[in-house]
Order: sequence, then structure tokens, then C-alpha cells
Amino acid sequence: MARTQGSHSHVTGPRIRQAALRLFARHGYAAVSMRQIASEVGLQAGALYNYTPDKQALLLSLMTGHLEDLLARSARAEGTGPAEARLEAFVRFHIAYHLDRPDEVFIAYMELRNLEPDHFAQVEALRRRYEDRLEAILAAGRDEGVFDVPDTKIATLAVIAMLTGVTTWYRPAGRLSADAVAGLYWDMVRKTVAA
Amino acid sequence: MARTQGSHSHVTGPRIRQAALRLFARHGYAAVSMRQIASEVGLQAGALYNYTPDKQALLLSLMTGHLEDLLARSARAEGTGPAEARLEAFVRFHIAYHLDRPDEVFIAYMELRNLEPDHFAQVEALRRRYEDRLEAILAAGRDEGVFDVPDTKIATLAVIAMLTGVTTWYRPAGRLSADAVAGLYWDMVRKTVAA
DNA sequence: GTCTATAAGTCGATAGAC
DNA sequence: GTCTATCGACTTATAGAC
Repeated sequence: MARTQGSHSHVTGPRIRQAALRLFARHGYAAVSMRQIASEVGLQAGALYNYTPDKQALLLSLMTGHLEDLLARSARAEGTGPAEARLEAFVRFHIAYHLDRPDEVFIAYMELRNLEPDHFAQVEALRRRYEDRLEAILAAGRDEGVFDVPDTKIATLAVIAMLTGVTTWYRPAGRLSADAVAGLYWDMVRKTVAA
Repeated sequence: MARTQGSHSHVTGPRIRQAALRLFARHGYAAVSMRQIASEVGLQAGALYNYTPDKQALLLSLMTGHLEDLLARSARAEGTGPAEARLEAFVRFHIAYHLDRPDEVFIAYMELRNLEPDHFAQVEALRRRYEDRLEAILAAGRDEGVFDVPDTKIATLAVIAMLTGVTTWYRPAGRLSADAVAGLYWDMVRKTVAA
């Protein structure tokens, strides 16, 4: 039974992260001020510094949090079957996850250039690990003889770019459901790598 | 024989645009100040306003200039043959053009959210016209019976996303030439839409 | 066409009261 | 933990001298 304190740090922290995420995605990291974030949460700007050492650390934390979650969940979704089954699971997972978290996906890609060099390297390493998961599937399928992929690295980047592109146009109220979209993309990916 | 004037407006204007393009692509529109652009060209900030009414107009002009050039050149590259030949021409043109102008491509996509609503609509209309060119090719191929494309709109967006993705990883000094990359992508696109 | 100077406001971050 | 107040630096854009 934790004693009720005058503070709300356990709820304020997440609310700050959520507000920052939304504003960064909408207007861009450089265009959003700490005062705007604070105002969104109902605080004064100075109070934010109880939760983050500075604005840059807030951005970094949003990006690494997203990519670590992406990695952990993709591993669970992928399973251990034959390459084609793992590829289908990867495609359907990737689309569902990305359509569910458009803001996270957006800043993890668009705000890379606002990261200081050390932080950029950290984020790039996580992204690279995700790409490597897909490349391993393509290489396995080629070895099994079910995929024809002349260059697994290029094919990996091409497939990820194609799939991630859904976030630029998909709207929940649009003519296709997320599942229908995933089905169409899986058809295209399957043909792209088919032997 | 135009009289030599004390001014250099015919050369200063393009140099300002070039500096702005490079800086916007590198650091983002919101993170770049007019002073930085001026300094890059060897001017004081105030002098920039002889060439653009404000910072926003400079960004808009860079984006529309790029997209209008893209549209005009793609029309010439595409030709009038059968659908598969036009698709191959489109793919090879798109990759060559994008690898040649990474900064223009980057800001035309990344800085959309820094456009005022009217300007955003203007840029989106140009982008849409480019997408429509590809969709027309896919629809023609389906009618000819050489392509199997269940949803031409989705296929259009998927192919463009896949192709444009090259700009995020391609480096001229890398292991593959631009032509080799275009060949690999053409193989993948061909399979993606194949009947 | 470019300069200097300036207006009028915003920025990130900190200090200290409560 | 949050507030108010503030520092010093920076911002876009304009005015007027040359």
C-alpha cells in the first residue's frame, strides 16, 4: 500500500511522453517547444525537467522505446516455422504494428537528423537489428529454395520501405481495413520474392 | 549585350536556393535559420528578402520546382509503348532521378508538415499527378492482361514507396552502381505486378 | 542589392520559493 | 513536484543608409 503523495509522477511522466510524441509527429521536433508540451499536459515548462534532463533525451527515449518494443514483438510474432510462413507473419505483424502506432513510426524515421551523433548511432543499431530479422528470413527461404532473391540486403530494404509506406496514406476510416491492406501487401511481397 | 550591373541577382538567387536546399535536407526546415542560409552564401540575413518574400515561400518554391521537374521528365522518359515497357522506363527513371537529387526528394517528403495548408494542397496535387502516371501504367497492363494487380491504387503506392526507399540507403561509393540498383528494383517490381 | 540596426518575440534551461 | 521569474541567446522580418 504505497502512501499517497502530493505528486503524480507515475501518471505525469507518461502523459508528458504522450504529448511530446503527438506534437513531435504533428509538427516536428525542432518546431515544438517545451512550453507547448508542458501546456498540453497542463504544466509550466520548468516542471518538465523533473522528468527529462532535456528535450533531446525526451526524443531519444521515445525513439528507442518504440524500436525496442518493435523488436520484441516482431520476434514473438515471427515464430519458428518454414521461411514462407515466417515471412507472412513478419509482413502481417509489420503492417498491423505500424498502422497502430503511426506517431511512433513517423518520428523514429523523420527525426533521425535531430539526434546527436551518439544517439543517432544507438537508434540506427536498433533499426539495423530489425532489418536483420527480415534479411534472415529471406536468406533462409533462398536456402530452402522457395525464394528467388538475388540480393537479400536490397530485397530487405525494398520490402521494408514498401510495407512502411502504408503509414503515409492509410486512414482507419478509409475503404480498406487494416487486415485487408495487410492481405494485399502480403500478396505483393510473396510475388516479389517468389522462386 | 546586357549591361553589367552592380548586382549579381542572376547568380545569387540560385545560390540561395541551393544553400537552403542543402541545409533544409541536412537539418530540417524548422531547425535552419535565415541567418544560416545567408551565411552559407556570404550575405547578411536581410539580403535574402530581395529573393524571397519569406522563409516559407523559399521552401514551397524548392518543393514545387522539384515536383514539376519530376513530372515533366517522367513524361518524357515513359514514352508510349506497351505497359510493361512503360513500367520499366518508369522504374529506371524514378530511381535514376531520385538518386541524382537526394536533397530535393528528401525535403519534398519530410517537410510537408511545415507547409501552410494552401501550400500543402498545392504540393500534394503535384505528387498526386505523379502517382497517377504510374497508376495509369498499371491499369493499362492489367487491361492488356500482362499484369495481375488486384488494387491499382495500393500497388501504385507500394511500388513508389519501395522505389523511393533507395534514397535512404544508397551511397555513390557503395558496392552497387545506380544502374545495378535500378536493375534489381526492376526485377522486383516486374515480379510484384506479374500476371 | 547589400549593409547595419532594430523591433518584437520565442527558445531551452535554471534558480529558488513553496 | 510545480510554480514564477529570469538569463542569455536566438528567431523572422523590416527600415533606412549607402
